[in-house]
Amino acid sequence: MANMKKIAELAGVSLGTVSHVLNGTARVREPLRKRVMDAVHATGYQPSQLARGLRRDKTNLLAMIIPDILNPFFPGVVRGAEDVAFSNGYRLVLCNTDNDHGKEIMHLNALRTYLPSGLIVIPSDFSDLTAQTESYRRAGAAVVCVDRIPRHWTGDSVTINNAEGAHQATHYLTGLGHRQIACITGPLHLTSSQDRLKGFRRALRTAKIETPHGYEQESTFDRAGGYAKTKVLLRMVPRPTAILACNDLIALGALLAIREEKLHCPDDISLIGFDGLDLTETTTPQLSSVYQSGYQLGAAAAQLALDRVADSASPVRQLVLKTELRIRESVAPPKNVGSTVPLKKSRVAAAPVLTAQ
Amino acid sequence: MANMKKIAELAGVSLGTVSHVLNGTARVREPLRKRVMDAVHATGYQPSQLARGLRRDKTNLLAMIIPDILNPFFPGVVRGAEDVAFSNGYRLVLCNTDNDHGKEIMHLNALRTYLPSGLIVIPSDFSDLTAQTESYRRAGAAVVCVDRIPRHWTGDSVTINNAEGAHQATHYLTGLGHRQIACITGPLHLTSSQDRLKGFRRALRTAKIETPHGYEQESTFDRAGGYAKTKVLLRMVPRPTAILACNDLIALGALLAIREEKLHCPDDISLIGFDGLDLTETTTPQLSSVYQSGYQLGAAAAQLALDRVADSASPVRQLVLKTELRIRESVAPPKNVGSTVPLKKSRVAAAPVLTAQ
DNA sequence: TATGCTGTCTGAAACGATTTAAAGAAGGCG
DNA sequence: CGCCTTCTTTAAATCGTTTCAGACAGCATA
Repeated sequence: MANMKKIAELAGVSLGTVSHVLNGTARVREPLRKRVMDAVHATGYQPSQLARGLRRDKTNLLAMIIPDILNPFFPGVVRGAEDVAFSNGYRLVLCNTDNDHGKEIMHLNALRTYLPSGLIVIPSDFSDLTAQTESYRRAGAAVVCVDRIPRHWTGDSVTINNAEGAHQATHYLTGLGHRQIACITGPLHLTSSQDRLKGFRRALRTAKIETPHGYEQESTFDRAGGYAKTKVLLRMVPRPTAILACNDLIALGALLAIREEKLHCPDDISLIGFDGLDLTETTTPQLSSVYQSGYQLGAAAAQLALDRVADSASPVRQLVLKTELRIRESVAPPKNVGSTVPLKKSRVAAAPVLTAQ
Repeated sequence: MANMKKIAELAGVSLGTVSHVLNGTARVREPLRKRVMDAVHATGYQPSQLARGLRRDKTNLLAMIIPDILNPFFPGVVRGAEDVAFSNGYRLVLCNTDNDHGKEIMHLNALRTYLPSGLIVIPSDFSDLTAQTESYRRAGAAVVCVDRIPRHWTGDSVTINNAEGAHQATHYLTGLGHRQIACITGPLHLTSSQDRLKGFRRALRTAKIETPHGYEQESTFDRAGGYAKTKVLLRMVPRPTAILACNDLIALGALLAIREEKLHCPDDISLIGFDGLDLTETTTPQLSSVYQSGYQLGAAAAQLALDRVADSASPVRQLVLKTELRIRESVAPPKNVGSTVPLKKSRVAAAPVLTAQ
């Protein structure tokens, strides 16, 4: 490949001048500038990002660390980040941790040696991100935490309003007349899971509902967990008339379990998921869900990172995105309830998509 | 961060010696070696990948270019590639093209300046990969083409046996007694689409079935396309009793259209998709599909790339992975057919998962 | 005691850019 | 015309590695 030296020769100028033309770091008179640009175009020259990065102490790479791209929630996040990165001339180095803290550390260590401008992380379980990314901040790289916030994190972050989302969904269920509402949470060491649970509880408190012991089940964020915990719930007395599943995969597992127990959703039991993945539209019945935009999450994170690169002194930003309750076929008023139950009709009236304020 | 110079000072040796210890490029006597390693451990030193890459003319990065990570088939491919890359000390730079040839070229140009060791590409529509990646090969980077092969591609590649997969599925349908079988193909400028169509036709020829004009519909690889083309098919006379959808998203759209027309799958019409995505398990009815492992595709591609890095002279390898017909609820024998129809029983006997030979 | 041979280790030159200090040119003014 | 100022341009240092030619030590051989 052509290098700067060749461009300099071709244009009959010094290396420095070529650099100045390319980066606009100094005034260069038009005739010279043109000669340089001509040489650049003639050769198709592109500066080595490695050499540039080495000299500048930072590259146009953004490192992105996520749990697992196979989890259908994350592709959106990645795509959002990639789009923002790309349109600013950055590229994304993608790493999966499988929620394994050790793997996360390996990635963190290795990636730093590529001198990325920024680091976008969805922390793994038990991640001490503050300590682990210390060296990044020392090296002047922007670090943005996404989706889940580890304890004591004080840097830039983007999350969604988990508590509000869960509250909305639960409130909707109580509004339909449900009094026996169970919740299958994600792993409770994650802030996102905790917050969803908090929102759930708050909505029940408001509706003056006492939750039977065992109506809150902690699960992993996958179908298998949702399936297993739903089996448990369905055996309880009294059986819940509605379940809030803290993500869509859990809801999917719940649907399976419900079907397997020869129960019917939503007639016997209502179900609301969380995330609003595409798959919620193709199940039978279609799953209601608290929608959040993974794409927005990723895009905002990348933007925060780039902003921080541009101005390392600006105040910390902790973005909280809105959720949106999307009611589809998987919810209905409970059967066999007193006169306080909203009629089918009133439910439909109340059903339009709601947005967190 | 600590650099090699500091390590050299700490260990009381020259820069060269440190490098030799780290890379095993020359014999170093034990006491010196130990002093170097001690210094490395004491400081937590890690070599700069940028400096190393600049000097070696190649980094431990693999560039990966795919159409769109939001398409549920691709996360598997990416994850497969990342796993193989990671376990060999490489990282993945991920780029989405949206099947836009211009975007593909931009990525190709930009990525080269990071001197990746390899390039894994799922070519965009109308990609002239051979020409576009010429500079990579000149720079000694391995280029592996995945999933779709552009015309005239002669380098390493990994694909699946598309024709065989489509043939299996179609053959299965004819075996059930279907004579009116339609096919919704992907965009026919893609080799993968063409091959699937070929497999479909071959199976019909074998069964001596004449396809009515219009039974082959070209679509985009998404739900909307599948929906629209199915609407067209369902209005045809005679109406097909089975549809082979050339990917699962198309099949999903088909399912929607079938339901909307108040028809029932599989009683009125059988449906087989292609890819075997997770979502085929959660539809109602569960979708039958020609399964292919995206993960294997990606993993094999990364392995091919790394092998090629290790030995640039070895013969070209064009891997073709097997598909596997996974019959679920969306297929049944046609109604109202003569005595040649296999009984329900015999279908079950024929139903176990088949593997392409 | 030279000489040659191994086997280790070192020093310096790359790699391809950016950046800074200083040189050089151009123009203004007395 | 000479001096000063303001713009342009250049040369050289630098980033952190790898690598290659050569230095050096130790030992065996003649």
